[in-house]
Amino acid sequence: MVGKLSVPAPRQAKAPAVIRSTAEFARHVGLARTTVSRVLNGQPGLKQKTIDRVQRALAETGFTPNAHALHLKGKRTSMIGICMEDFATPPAVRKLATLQRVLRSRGFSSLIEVFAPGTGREVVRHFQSLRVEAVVFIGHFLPEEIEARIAELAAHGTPHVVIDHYGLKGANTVTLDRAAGMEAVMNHLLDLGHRTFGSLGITKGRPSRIERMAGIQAALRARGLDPERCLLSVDHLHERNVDFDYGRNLAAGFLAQRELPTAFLGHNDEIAVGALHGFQAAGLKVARDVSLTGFNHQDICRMVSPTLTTVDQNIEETVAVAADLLLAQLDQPPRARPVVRTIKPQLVIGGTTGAARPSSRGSGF
Amino acid sequence: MVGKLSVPAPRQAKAPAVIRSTAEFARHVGLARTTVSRVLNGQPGLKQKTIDRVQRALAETGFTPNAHALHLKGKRTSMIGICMEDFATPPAVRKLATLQRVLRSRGFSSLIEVFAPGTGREVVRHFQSLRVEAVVFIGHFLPEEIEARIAELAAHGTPHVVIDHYGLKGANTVTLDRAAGMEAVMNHLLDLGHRTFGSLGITKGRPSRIERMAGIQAALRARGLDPERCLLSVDHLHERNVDFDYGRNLAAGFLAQRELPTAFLGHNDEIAVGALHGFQAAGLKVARDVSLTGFNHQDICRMVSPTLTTVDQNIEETVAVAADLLLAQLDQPPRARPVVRTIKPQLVIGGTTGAARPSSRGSGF
DNA sequence: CTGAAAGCGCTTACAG
DNA sequence: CTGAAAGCGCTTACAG
Repeated sequence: MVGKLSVPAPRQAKAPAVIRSTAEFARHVGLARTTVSRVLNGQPGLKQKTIDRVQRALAETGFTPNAHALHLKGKRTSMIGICMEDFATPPAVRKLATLQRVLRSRGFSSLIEVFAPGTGREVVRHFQSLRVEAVVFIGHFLPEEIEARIAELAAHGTPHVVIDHYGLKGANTVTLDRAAGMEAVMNHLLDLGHRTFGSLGITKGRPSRIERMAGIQAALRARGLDPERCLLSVDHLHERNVDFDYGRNLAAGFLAQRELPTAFLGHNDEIAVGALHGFQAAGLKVARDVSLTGFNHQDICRMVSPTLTTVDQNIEETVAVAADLLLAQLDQPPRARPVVRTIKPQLVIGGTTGAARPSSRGSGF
Repeated sequence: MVGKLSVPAPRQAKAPAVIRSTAEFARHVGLARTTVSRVLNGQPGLKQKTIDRVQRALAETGFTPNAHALHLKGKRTSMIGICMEDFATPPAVRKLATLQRVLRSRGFSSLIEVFAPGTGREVVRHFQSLRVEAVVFIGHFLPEEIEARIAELAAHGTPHVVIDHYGLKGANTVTLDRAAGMEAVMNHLLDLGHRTFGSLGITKGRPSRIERMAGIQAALRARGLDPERCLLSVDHLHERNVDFDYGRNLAAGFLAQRELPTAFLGHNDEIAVGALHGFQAAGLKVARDVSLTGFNHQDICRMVSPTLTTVDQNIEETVAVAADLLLAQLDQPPRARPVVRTIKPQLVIGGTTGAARPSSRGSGF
């Protein structure tokens, strides 16, 4: 599968010996190490001519002072460790991208590792050995494992913030108010006349299930409806493999039931899109026959037809708040108790939600 | 948009003073710095009892030797700098994820920066100051800028590899053979009887346009067909904003023309999916009325219906080859001329390609 | 096993 | 402006 091509060689501009230390560099410019150091650090009391001479040599040689030596001398490392649950979840990647950009703009560089079950200890120790200034966790993790790591970080005075995973003991957290998100979805559907709802994967083992259910139930109860009767699920009947396939299977599972809800709540956009295909393949027209919602507002939402009604995470704000929370800790004494901030999501109405009409199969409600 | 919640405080296990150096740690264990160092580095000639004592204290205190001091003493940094074109392109993110995993498995950590136009110099100098062992570039860049950076890296003896961007002077490159990819697409369509093709965004300013066109033309010529007559384009008529919208606009643009090709070649999956919607919105049935192909084999390809015929990048192999190429340079003298390796893509046939039938609008060919 | 010493690359007083 | 020195945290001979 691998071939070789030939490409013109680079111009070999008789490279001078590589300069690796201020000592060598000072010798190269013909100045004292001390003088060079003063120029490098912008200290006063130097002749402009000397400064220019050093700057020119700096540009010519491309010499960069060894950051590790600088850190040993007490300069901050300006490195932030970032622990990702994975790179496969588009919203997580968007958070990473945004965070990296924000950190860079404030002069920090990003060390990125995947915090997989069982590897957490190693990852965090590695960050500690590099004396990162803080650690960010993005995603959902094994609670015991991440809590242990956060305790270790705290013991060393290393600030942290967790993005997404809500409810961790001792963790500074920035999290989306998913209950509010589901409540907004439910109110939208209830306003459209829907009274029976199908869960698409909002089930045990899924992250943030509890918050989501709380939002769903709150919306129902506010209208005097009984969650037990209004919310149906066939989640247990299907294998939870690839989200898209899972969603399609869930749709098929509901269609095989006696009673079909008029609205369906996807745990995320992929599952909802899978269900959309499942319903459409069975000849149903969304939103005429059934309504359907996703969660996360990913790009795919507008790439399907009709476009998917979903919930936007406000990622920019989430990351901005997380970065502020993190950087505020840097020069502060450690806080007594963790800070938890919640971000309000935003309902994005697409074409998959419409007025409820009595199910053709007779929902019985 | 931001609220505060209260969360139980962490157990404050009367933390001992944080240990930050082997000196402090040695004092804490009651051994000599030298002895501790020997245990840390697994040197022989120590009593098991002493080793155990140190290990236990290590676990208890969570002390990690300062990596920067180790590097100063000559230990390799085991850091690799990764320059991303962006985080918005799913295939690029998959490459990053795969690369990070491969590097980690070989003991390297990943420093990630976005290599945006104008910032390249700063990014690479930052990597140099951290004495990264190598630099990887993922994506397409301004040729002059990246070539200048690669020259700087070479001058310092820092290995590099570029993933994707083909044709850079002096660059070690791993690139997908996009010509072969387009040739495979074309042969598939030609076998189905198609003779007129519409370009969906394979146009000036798009990366790898030349390679793609070479593959398209080679396939046509091999069948005695004239690329000038067979390949149509309305790319210039539409604004190239969001790929999905661009694709939909291109479809509309073709539908407004007198002659409609029977097959359409998307520059990437997003554009193809946009065109799919454009055609479907106009009442055409894909692949009965027109055939359509994408490029990259992203997740969306199976989330549309019919599923999209596309080209898989073989990302696992791409990254494996790139990592091998990179790490092979680490302990070697610098190569005289750059290495270029090409990866063969793979056609993935979906439901958007089918037998050609004479266009209902009369293609005239 | 201990202790004193040198040195990695840097900065920062300090005395010339 | 120069030069010698101390010290950041570590490892590695070297002599006890």
